Amino acid sequence: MRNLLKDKKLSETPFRKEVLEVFGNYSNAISMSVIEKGLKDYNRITLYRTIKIFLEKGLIHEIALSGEPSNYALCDSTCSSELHQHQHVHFKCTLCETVTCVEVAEFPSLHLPNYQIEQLEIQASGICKVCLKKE
Amino acid sequence: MRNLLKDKKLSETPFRKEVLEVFGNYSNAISMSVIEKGLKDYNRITLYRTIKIFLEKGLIHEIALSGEPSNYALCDSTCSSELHQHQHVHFKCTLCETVTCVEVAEFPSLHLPNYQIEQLEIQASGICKVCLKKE
DNA sequence: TATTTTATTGCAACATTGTTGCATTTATTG
DNA sequence: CAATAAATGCAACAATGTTGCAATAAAATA
Ligand SMILES: [Mn+2]
Ligand SMILES: [Mn+2]
Ligand SMILES: [Zn+2]
Ligand SMILES: [Zn+2]
Repeated sequence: MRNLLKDKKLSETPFRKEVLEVFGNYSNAISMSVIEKGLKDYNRITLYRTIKIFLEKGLIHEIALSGEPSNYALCDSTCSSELHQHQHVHFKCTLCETVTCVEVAEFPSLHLPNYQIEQLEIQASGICKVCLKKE
Repeated sequence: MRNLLKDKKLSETPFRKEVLEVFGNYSNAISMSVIEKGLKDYNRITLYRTIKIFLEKGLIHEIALSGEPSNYALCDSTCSSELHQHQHVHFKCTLCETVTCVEVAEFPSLHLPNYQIEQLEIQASGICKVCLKKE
């Protein structure tokens, strides 16, 4: 297993490791409140600063949602301070409410006349594979 | 010109009209702070409630952005309390920072194995047509 | 149009979320 | 292990969002 903190040149502190563990406990993206519940004990300010620096250094990425708090998920190794490059779709299930990063065979492309597109972000919603099976 | 308030069965108040006027003054999506600057005088709480009910009734839609406040834009007439249905792309310019709703000839489609997609939301970023011309 | 009914507004008070300066503690470097 | 650099926790604050309730304004009714 990769050492995310060392890779991104961040000091290894017990708290940062614990936050990363929380992310590791989920296969989906998680909100701030889920992170908080997953921590034994925490200082609110330190947590904010931790999330902020994880975002900046490309350890995690933010998934902004309309009408509700953002979710966060681990990036893959290609992300850095310079560029978050994701070729995956963010899927929000309308039943179980989970947000998942879904890898996709061929990422859609788009051409807009008169616009120069540098990045595409796709958010899909509907029913996730877990909920589909339950039906 | 359509009467948005009556159409969506909302009381016509001077304040709501003024907020709609602010939206009308822009061809792009705007943030809460831009709305506030566009109003002569306003009560913070009333403004929140106004935005909230405009969202609920489908007069406006929210564009959630990572790391910065949401933007809002007028919906087209097809939107209602039940369903916001947009076949457009949200474009954020990395130069002028504006967020625009861009109509697109053919909206991309996506298939995810094991997922049932009900809605797609696409956010593109890059250089907008205004900034491209200036270069 | 006058009256009744219903909805909106503004105030006060509060809750949540996010930020900053600074001293203390901890991790990293050599 | 000592020196240095970085992270943490506290206090204080700022910004954002919410709720109950009385006053006011809009809509519906007669
Ligand atoms: Mn993702
Ligand atoms: Mn739009
Ligand atoms: Zn689900
Ligand atoms: Zn631009």
